[in-house]
Amino acid sequence: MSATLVFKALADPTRRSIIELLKKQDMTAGDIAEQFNMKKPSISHHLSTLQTAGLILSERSGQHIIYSLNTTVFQDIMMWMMNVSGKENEK
Amino acid sequence: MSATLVFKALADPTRRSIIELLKKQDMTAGDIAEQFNMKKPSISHHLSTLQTAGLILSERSGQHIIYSLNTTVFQDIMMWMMNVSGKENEK
DNA sequence: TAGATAATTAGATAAACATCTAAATAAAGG
DNA sequence: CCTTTATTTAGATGTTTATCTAATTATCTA
Repeated sequence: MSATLVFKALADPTRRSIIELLKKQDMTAGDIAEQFNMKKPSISHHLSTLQTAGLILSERSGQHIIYSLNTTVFQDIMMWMMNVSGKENEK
Repeated sequence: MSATLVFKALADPTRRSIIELLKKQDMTAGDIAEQFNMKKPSISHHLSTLQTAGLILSERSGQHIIYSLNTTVFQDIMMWMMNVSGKENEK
């Protein structure tokens, strides 16, 4: 898990929207692309970025590729955040 | 709070290291810069990025500027993460 | 196997980013 | 005030990123 890749992936609003869609249900690349005002190759690139960061998973089903959330990476990042935002720096 | 600005700020390893330093104690810009193999203006720019994202605060004290963590923004981001990585998408 | 559909890869371009050096601003102290 | 110290701002440069169109790959079906 690379924190840099994860945060870079989350730094784009389109990619965060994709994550929010996938929270509700698994979706094909085409169905995801339909939700955005953007060409399919751009969405494909965003999906690739999310997958490289480990935030989503893909599985081919015939002609389609179905994407789904991988929540375990979120857990890791939350750990880091809880650690740095913890209250153990009392004066 | 802009999630985009926060995630962009966290996407750089130097900036995350700065956050980890500030978790331990408040520090001046110069003291922070000393910890890195990078020129002061670059660190100053990173501090500015972190501050714009709301992740750190600064206060002048004489010639020095003292930086400190602002943990409230981390809470907000963790909320978003808990939400998208939650388990309410049962089949 | 030819045509249609789904998706990715390649290549181009403009915008954003990280870093540096040099210059500017702010405060302290003789 | 003038010099030194701390820090930021400006300007330049190379790298990465987001997006597009065009081309390619993979699969299904008639």
